[in-house]
Amino acid sequence: MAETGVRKQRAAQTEAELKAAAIRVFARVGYLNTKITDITAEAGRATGSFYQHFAGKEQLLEALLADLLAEGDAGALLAGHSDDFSDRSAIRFHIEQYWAVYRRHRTVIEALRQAAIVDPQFDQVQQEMTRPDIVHLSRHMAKAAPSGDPGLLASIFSLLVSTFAATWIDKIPDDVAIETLTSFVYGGING
Amino acid sequence: MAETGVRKQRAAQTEAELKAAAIRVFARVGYLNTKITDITAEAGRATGSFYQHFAGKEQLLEALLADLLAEGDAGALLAGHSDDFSDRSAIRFHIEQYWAVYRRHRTVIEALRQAAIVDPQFDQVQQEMTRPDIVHLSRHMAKAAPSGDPGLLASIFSLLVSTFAATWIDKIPDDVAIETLTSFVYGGING
DNA sequence: TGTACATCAGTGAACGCGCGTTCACTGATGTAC
DNA sequence: TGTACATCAGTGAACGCGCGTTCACTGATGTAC
Repeated sequence: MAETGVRKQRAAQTEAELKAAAIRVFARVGYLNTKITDITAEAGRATGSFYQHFAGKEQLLEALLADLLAEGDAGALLAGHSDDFSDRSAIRFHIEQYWAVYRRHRTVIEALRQAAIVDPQFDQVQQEMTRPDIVHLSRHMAKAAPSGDPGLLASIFSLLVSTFAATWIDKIPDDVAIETLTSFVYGGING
Repeated sequence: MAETGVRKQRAAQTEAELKAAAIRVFARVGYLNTKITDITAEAGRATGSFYQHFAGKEQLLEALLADLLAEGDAGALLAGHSDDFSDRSAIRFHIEQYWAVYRRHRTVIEALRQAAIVDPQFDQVQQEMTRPDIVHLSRHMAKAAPSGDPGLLASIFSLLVSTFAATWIDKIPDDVAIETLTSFVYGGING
């Protein structure tokens, strides 16, 4: 056994570089328009190198999603906070959290969204990643607005915040976005 | 010159059949996953027949969009109605209108959405088709909620209604969807 | 009205491009003794 | 510690599949006279 493990290190290094390059290419042309050779070229590697690390573009995306989940801030959404959506600050808190996650991971989130359009498997993955959030939100809704269907209200919240983020991030200041969303959602829930 | 114009008639017929077949295939597998041969097979025509009518899948989609606009009910969105969004029924009216248009044309609308992801030209088209609506909505917003940015509020309205329709149509009754959306948006605007 | 030729919609096999994937090779690292 | 062999990460040209697009051909419709 090697003292240094130079080989594994080098492999891990290029794998990381391929991932980073992929994210840059995704951001530039979108997941669906990205070719394997775009990624290897961006990373300054040979074409064949890619397949030493990933079986294909799908598995690369899965690896990126695993990284995202490993960071654990998707779970942080659920961290300690007021659980009553008749409380304006509880709503704001959720929106801030989502906004931060989206800002950090938007390229991968958008890549997943694109993959889900074309590939039912990724559609499944996307839904499974969103579900806990929806469940969580539903409970808040049930408290705040017992008249409406909590599931639908949670869906509205989730759809609105994510598409608004996708549309407006980097076009308006974060605090304007968050404040606008908070006001709207607060009003929407608490007629 | 022919009395009957059988040729032109026949050509128009197969063109119409190709369009109809395309919409069915789009609905089944999505625009991006649709191959030319899927369309011709669905229409019961030879492969080469397609190119007698369309230069490619993009031009076919353009033709479908032209048909959609020709029906003119996209413009009907702007037809006579109360123009004040502090009026709940004015909001409901707009949502009903959009819902009806979406129900009628969802396959083509969704096809455009998919095309826009991959092709900047269609992204442009999509934006141009949405813009008048946004402008129109902005004016309503300015009346109802002079404090918020009307453009952002219009964007919220549009994003929310369209993604909600895409997600929930055929899963919940129309009146539940429309009522839920109306309440939420009304509350959102008139804090 | 009839005949000869031109034009056109439709056909489907063949072509060829783009791109994902493979594979024989290289040079470096690891292992055995 | 040194030498001989094995293994591995990386390389990039070559391969081959999928699919868009073409094209020579057919049979029917239109036109000319």
